[in-house]
Amino acid sequence: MMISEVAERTGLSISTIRFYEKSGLCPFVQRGSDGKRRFSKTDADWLELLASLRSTGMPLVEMRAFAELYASGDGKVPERKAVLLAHRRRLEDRQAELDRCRVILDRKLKRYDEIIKDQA
Amino acid sequence: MMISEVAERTGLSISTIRFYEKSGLCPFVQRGSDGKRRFSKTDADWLELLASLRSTGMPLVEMRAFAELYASGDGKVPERKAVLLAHRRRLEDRQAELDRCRVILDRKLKRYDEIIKDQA
DNA sequence: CTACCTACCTGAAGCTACTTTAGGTCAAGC
DNA sequence: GCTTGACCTAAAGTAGCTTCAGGTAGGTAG
Repeated sequence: MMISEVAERTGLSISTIRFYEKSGLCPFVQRGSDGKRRFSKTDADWLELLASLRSTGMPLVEMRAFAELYASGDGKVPERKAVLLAHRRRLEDRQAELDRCRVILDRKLKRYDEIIKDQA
Repeated sequence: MMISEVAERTGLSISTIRFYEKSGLCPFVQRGSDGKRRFSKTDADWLELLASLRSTGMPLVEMRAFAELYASGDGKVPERKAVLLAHRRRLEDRQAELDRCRVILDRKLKRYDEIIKDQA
């Protein structure tokens, strides 16, 4: 699979994928004899997982630690589990923030509507 | 109100509040004769709203546009409403992303548990 | 009275996570 | 053979902060 296809499937930009490779988040991607990256299905799935973690707030440094655990195989599965559990707690926090913001927005919007009505 | 109190109430850091002022997100904050910032209740509320918008993904450039509308008074309430409505749509997107990630995490975690069980 | 502590101030440099730009390779199509 | 398009690299630029270095003003302990 070429880089543009992976970009499409993961939602990451091509530059971001290259940047991730350089940052050690997917150092295992092979190259063809033409020097271009060839992504396996597994590579693409891994990047899809990274994209999901990233877009919900995992910092790169944590993703890199996770990538290193991933690279050292199934022996590190308990550690990998811990990373994902920690991230799930982060999801809860983000969820709460979204909810709080929604309440604030709805209150504000209601007040705006009253002002608009009064102006009319 | 001094800056540290506003920081505590909004969850923004002191540096971020200063940075926001410099960026034109709250250019109306008064100074005492000692040169220090004095925040009114209104200022603090405004910053709390900004904090909420920011933490849920509104970019600074959009917040600045919103601040300018805010500064020009109730005439701009319809435009302000539009900004908040657009942001509420963004909340939906973020929500969906969180949900998607949660599904992926739970699936992964289940698989990890199986691997751990098999290893034991 | 002076020495120190704390809370504020500024401007500038540093950091994270990308994005954009400039310049280059190579195969395919006209 | 010349252009177009997809890839490549290294380097510079950007967003949104944070940290640092250096400075002022008030309060208090010796």
